[in-house]
Amino acid sequence: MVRQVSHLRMTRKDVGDLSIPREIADSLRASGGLEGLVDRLPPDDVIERMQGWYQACADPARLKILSLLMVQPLCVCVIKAVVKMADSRLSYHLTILKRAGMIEGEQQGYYIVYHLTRDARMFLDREKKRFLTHRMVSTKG
Amino acid sequence: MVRQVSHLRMTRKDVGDLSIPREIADSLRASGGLEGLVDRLPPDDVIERMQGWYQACADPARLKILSLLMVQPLCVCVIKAVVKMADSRLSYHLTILKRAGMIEGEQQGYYIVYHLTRDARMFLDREKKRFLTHRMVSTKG
DNA sequence: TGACCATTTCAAATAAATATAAAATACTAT
DNA sequence: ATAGTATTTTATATTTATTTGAAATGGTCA
Repeated sequence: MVRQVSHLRMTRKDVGDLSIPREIADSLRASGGLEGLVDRLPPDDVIERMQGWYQACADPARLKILSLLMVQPLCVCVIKAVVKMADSRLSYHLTILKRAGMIEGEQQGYYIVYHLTRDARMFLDREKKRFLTHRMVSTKG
Repeated sequence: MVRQVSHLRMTRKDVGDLSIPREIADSLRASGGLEGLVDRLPPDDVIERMQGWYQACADPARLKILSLLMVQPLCVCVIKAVVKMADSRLSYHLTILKRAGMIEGEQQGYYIVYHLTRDARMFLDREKKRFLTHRMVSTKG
């Protein structure tokens, strides 16, 4: 007989020096306890790589640049004509995308022509679907 | 470093008031010209949504929290025990993930138990594969 | 009720990212 | 060489994100 209606009494359990809700303690045991959790954390270098990638994507100007390069490789001047920002600002964002391994540029005469890397293209293809088809929750407090 | 494309004459073409490399001008025509590019830019609200999502992922502490919640729902105190940070700092990061729509929390007695949203789980499942199997380029200047 | 526990909120300090303008570099054409 | 165009670099100002510690909130239990 389960008392679920009124005061669903919270039982607790000790895990190491920590007292946590019983439900969680139980399922945690199946995951190898606290140590199990610690072990499953991605190593620092992976975390770092992920962070760098997402950070590169976390700016409206850069997202616009990336979505232009989804269409085709473009020289800086065309990107500039579309996104309408100062040279040095554009260059700053291109540098960040370059460092993150999302774009590469080649000098062609007067111009530098940028294109997406393979990794970035694969990522963006999937993300495009996700954000254009599947309406995600909007941000709220 | 000697550049070898040196005397491959760069021809240019005028597109609107802009002079750009011929190669790009040509393929750009197939994409609808400059206006075509502009039209293909995702609308501002989509860009904003993307930015918010990636920004939420762009922090090592938050990536750790997310990867813990991949294992199972957890109360704040367990997360804290694993990632070892001050209460208020942890709470700050949880709030950001909440606002981004990546996690949700439910009060359970003393505790608040957080779990991933469906969107976050789908995203992270794919991303996990991407970062753990497919060795991506590392960041460099 | 009051003591207690887990978590959040707030305000102030610090750190990091971005914008801006001026100067520098890289390339081409004459 | 010189001049001209495209792009990057640098230094500095500005904005935004993060950390910190103290105080507040929301829940439980005796």
